[in-house]
Amino acid sequence: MHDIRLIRENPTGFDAGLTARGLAPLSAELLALDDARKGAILALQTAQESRNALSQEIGSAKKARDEVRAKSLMDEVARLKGYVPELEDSEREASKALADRLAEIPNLPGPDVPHGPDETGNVEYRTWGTPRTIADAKQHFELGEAWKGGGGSLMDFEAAAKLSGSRFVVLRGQLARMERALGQFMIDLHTTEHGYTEVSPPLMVRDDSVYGTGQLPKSRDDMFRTQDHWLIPTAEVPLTNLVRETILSEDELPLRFAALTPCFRAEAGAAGRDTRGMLRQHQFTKCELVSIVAPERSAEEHERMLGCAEAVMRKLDLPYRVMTLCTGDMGFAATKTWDIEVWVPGQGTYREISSCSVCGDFQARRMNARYRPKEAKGPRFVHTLNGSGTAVGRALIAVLENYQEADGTVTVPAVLRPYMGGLERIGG
RNA sequence: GGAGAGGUGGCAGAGCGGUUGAAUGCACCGCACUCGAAAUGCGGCAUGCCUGCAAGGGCAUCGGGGGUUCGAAUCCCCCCCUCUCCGCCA
Repeated sequence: MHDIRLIRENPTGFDAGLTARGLAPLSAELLALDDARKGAILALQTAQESRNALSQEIGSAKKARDEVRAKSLMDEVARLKGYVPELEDSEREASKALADRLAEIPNLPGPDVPHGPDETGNVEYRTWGTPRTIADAKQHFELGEAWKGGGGSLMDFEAAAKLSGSRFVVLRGQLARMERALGQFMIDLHTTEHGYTEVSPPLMVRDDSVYGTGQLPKSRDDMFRTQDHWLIPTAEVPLTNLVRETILSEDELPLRFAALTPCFRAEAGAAGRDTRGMLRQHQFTKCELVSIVAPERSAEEHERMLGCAEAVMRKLDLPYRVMTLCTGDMGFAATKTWDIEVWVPGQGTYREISSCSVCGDFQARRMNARYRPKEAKGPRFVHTLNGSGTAVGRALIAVLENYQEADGTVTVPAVLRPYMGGLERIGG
């Protein structure tokens, strides 16, 4: 959510930010809405002021037993009140019009974000590791579907389709275990070595929460809905909303939360994309990181968070590159985003496995999440950051494809073996 | 799901429908006393918005939303949440 006062102070800067995102300038429209709102407020408050004053006089008149005067005052107020409801309505409408419009405008890109129309404009930030040369590299589903056990393939899309339709998968046996091992490994790493507090949050949340992080109102169609809850599209939602409507003290910051949860996405706009395999699913597991920090610390926290996510890749010894997302490819709430893309030999390309974003005070405004600075007059908005550390389903893909052997088996990465009872190889 | 109790400022906790944005206590911040501290005394201390160059003025907010009334923290309705008991149940 943007601060209309900042837009008023610097409308051209605001419009420039929107343009960078590929959007039309909006400051003129927003300021007009704000003017209308202010006018409505002024009219309403003026009427309320006289109403209140008269009402008070009625009180003293009654106290003085001056019924005649009280009666005449009451008549006067009655006349005045005739048009107060209209003024209330127009104030409400004017305020809502502005708020609704603001609610669907994305965050502005930070100053150091490269400009570009879409993912082709992303800029490599750094790379790590060297992609292995694997002759006739297979894709993860070719490997997984070939392995049998427990009444079907260890990676079974047919069974999943029977149960739930497309974009679901059933994992069996060693693959199910490896998925669990990956998740355990990640959450343990972040909580024991990176200072994150493990959180087990609700997976179903209310409108307010999903509005707070910015999925509502624009991305309704990307989420699944139960009777009166949303299934979380990412644990960013519950973790970040933990501080909604709160005023933290400065020495509570930074707050760092990590959660290993399923995520649910409708993938409404992705029909036909990545339909093969388990790259893009309606349900997947992800280890999410969220930081709540003081504004002046958010840039360094962003670097730190990226490093925490990278540590997962390094310990798994998976080659990756970090991309700085350009203005046209960033998510709604982000002011700057780094994606980690892992090398996927079966496809011979890099695929996103993590996304680390700073949101500035954009989400904090929506959530009304503040802190009280030590040397301060009033509370200020916190800054929020979120990052995947990392997507477990995609990590499984990466492990399978990077660790595949010529005989169709897969070596278990050393860091996962303790989580898999010492198992060194699967699929054999 | 059923019955009951309740949601007031950072916390605790008052509040006959009339000048209550809200007593009181604690916490916090100034000042005084003190060599210093404690104790004590005095003063200050909610948020958002509108308006104004400013000083200031105004509006709203006592879980949220409606309503009654000239006037609502106080009365009525709906919703949310918490607690207790019952039922059901991992």
